[in-house]
Amino acid sequence: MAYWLMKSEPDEVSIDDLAAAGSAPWFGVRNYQARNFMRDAMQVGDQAFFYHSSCAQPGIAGLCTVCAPAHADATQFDPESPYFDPKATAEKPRWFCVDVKFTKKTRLLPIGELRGHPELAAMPLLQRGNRLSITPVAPAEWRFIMGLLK
DNA sequence: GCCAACGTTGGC
DNA sequence: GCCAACGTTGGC
Repeated sequence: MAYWLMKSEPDEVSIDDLAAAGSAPWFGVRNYQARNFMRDAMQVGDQAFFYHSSCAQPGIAGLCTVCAPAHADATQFDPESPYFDPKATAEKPRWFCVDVKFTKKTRLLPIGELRGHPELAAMPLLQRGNRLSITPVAPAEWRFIMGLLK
């Protein structure tokens, strides 16, 4: 069982949207490193922080759980989608996503507060210039953040 | 809206 | 396969 942090723009999919849907594919990832995490490393039962990015209050907004292993991201085949990829085919999909299910909503834990704790200084999220939308979370970091959310 | 940082593209 | 140019991310 592993831990992750997954970024979503709440204008597109917020923690409330996931709560309403129950579960959803993590579509739209178009970065190879993040794709590889989903395709090669994430397993059903893994837990993740649901992070709101590119918004007024960036931070951890809730928890979710991986509920389906990686499969082809349907949006890559849809010419109407902003995530359409003309180089992807059904035989050779380029982009994959897991499904996640809603676990719980938490208080909004702002990135600024995360930065204030030396225990979390190694998190990829907090590194300068970080842009990866899916990153692993060390068990000790997970426990520490869960403590902050109590 | 700014801008630093980074990934991708494409000419050579 | 190098690398400059370009596009995107994302906090501020």
